[in-house]
Amino acid sequence: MARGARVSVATVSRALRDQPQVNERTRKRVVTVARRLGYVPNRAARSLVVRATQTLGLLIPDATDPIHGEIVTGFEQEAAAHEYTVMLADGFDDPARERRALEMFAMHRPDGITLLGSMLPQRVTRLMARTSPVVFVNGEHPHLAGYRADLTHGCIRADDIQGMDAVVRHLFDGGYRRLAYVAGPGNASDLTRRDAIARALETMSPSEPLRVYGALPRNGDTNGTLAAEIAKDRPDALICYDDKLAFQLIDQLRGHAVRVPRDIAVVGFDDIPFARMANPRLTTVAQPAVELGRRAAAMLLTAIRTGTMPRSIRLPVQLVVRESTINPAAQGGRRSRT
Amino acid sequence: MARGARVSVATVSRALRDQPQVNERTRKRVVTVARRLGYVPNRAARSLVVRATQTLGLLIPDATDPIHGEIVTGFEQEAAAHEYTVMLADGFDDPARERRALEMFAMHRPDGITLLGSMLPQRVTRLMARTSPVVFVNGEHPHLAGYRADLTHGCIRADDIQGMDAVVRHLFDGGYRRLAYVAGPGNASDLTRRDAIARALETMSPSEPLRVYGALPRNGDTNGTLAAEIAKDRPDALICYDDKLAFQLIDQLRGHAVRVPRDIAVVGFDDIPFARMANPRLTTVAQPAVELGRRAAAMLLTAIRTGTMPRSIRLPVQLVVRESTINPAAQGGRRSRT
DNA sequence: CTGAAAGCGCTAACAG
DNA sequence: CTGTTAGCGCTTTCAG
Repeated sequence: MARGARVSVATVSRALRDQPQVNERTRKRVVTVARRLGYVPNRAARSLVVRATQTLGLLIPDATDPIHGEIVTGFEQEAAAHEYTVMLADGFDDPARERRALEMFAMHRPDGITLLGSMLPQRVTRLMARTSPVVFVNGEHPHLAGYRADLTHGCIRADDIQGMDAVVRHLFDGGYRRLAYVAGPGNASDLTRRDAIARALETMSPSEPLRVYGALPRNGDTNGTLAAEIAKDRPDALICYDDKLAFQLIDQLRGHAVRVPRDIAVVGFDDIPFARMANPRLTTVAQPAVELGRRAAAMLLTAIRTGTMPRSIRLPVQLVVRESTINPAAQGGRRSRT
Repeated sequence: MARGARVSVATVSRALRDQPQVNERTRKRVVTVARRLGYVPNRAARSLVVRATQTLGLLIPDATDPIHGEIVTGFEQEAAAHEYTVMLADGFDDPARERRALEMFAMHRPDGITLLGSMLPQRVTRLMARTSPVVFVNGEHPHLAGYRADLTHGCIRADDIQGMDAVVRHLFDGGYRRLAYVAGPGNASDLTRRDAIARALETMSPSEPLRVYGALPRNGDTNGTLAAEIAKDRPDALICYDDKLAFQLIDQLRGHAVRVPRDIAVVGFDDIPFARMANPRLTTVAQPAVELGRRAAAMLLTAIRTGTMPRSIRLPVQLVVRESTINPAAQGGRRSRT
């Protein structure tokens, strides 16, 4: 009880947490002394008795991706606003590492966990988390393609299908007919996007079947052969799994003297910050990334508070039209060169 | 002692930590039972007695910046490799929020803290961290410009000066003479880079004084007037505070019909992933970002292990020459059009 | 309104 | 090799 102000530890504890039942004068004194001594309460000790750590775990697949950075930002912001600290782990797109990270989390007993773009099956994850509520953001286990297997509670995702509908419509309006999809890593988003495009295409007419290029080696760069193939085939428009892939391709196509958008239109996904400064500026589907993160934390917080996990939600995305799908040589449509 | 294998808690504790002094058979039994029961030790309880949380705090200025993402990656990787969990906080480039984040950290008693690009004065920070060792990565308090005030221990930074020397030399070799610097947010890196360029320029001849444009509104985007000014002045080459700024400028200069590199050369700083896929691909100074993060964690870890903080270090950077400083119209130099 | 005491889950010291 | 005991720093009854 070196906590010096000639009062008991109990009183100190109460005073520092502004409990009403403590005399204003003693409270003042306690606070003063605490500050003078530089006293900082120990959360670990507290957590032991209140059975809550004021901590949220966040598992991300790759800190390097700017879109993940935005999600982290939103998550951290919401957590911090409610006095929660976030524990971060990087799974490096590797299920084994994700598992290990969850195990480390488990020892620290976070009050909630969110998995971003995880490849792990959701039910397994929930079991591993034992007691902590879990929220999944853009779950990427392949079985989740088409959203069909997303749990009814505790899942948040951007509406890929809606996004792709908008993309296909936009391209059709621009006169593009022979569309191609450049596949990503074969995860849920990738499959969902591909299928959404194909389906949207079927509803349009005249329609040509979707050509699919891919698949991207896991987290690796495309090798040049893909660009070469595309340069030869010359579809009208390329819809890429994400912005990063789109930029890689545009860059490589430059090497084949294929110009965007003059020779071929390109669409990305995510709307990373560079999309609007690139040359050409990239048409893409904007995910509400920060919001995704914020909502994840918020969902966890209400699960903690109320004891029940809120229902899953799907956040709308937005098509952002920029230069990469607007052929300057053709007013109102690619084919209208007459 | 519901920890069920008819042994005492002490034995369980020892068995689970592979202490030698425990019988192999009982250890096996304990492990089996533990797994069957899904028992996971509580780190908070442990930390209370061993006075160590197995946790490292990381404060970053902005999770959105890809370069910070890489540093986070390195840091997390090194920490995880040593069974440490990282607590992440985002300061949003705001000293007040950084302070609050440090206070939150303090309650969780991380075994070490690193501050990335923080604007806080180092000594103040060390005081706030009380007991935890602190490592600064690329400290950005303006007084740190020119590295002069970096503490002798516990600081890591990329060698901005060396980088700018290389940039100036490269530009001179390419025939560029009228150089300009586009300033950043007025932090230590910004001032250091600006001064390094000016100084390097003085050693070259024939030299013209460095023109400085700026200053970037804190964390905001450049407004168009800057690009207009540059378009009018037409320096030979633009050295930008960082890649992001460089891309913004290139984009805006496009609006003024100023082409890079034909009309003006542009250099960035950081070598974000996008730099090598942009059009034009950007000449820039590559920071060893992942390594910076790894070293920060490593430094913390040895400080924890040995009880003394290692000496400060400066990591070399590397000039990466790409299209944005190579004028295709002029072999070997901008002015050699004869 | 305040203090004394018990106990959160674990480890360390000390016996056996 | 294993059990008993005390105690890490806090919160929470329960008495005063």
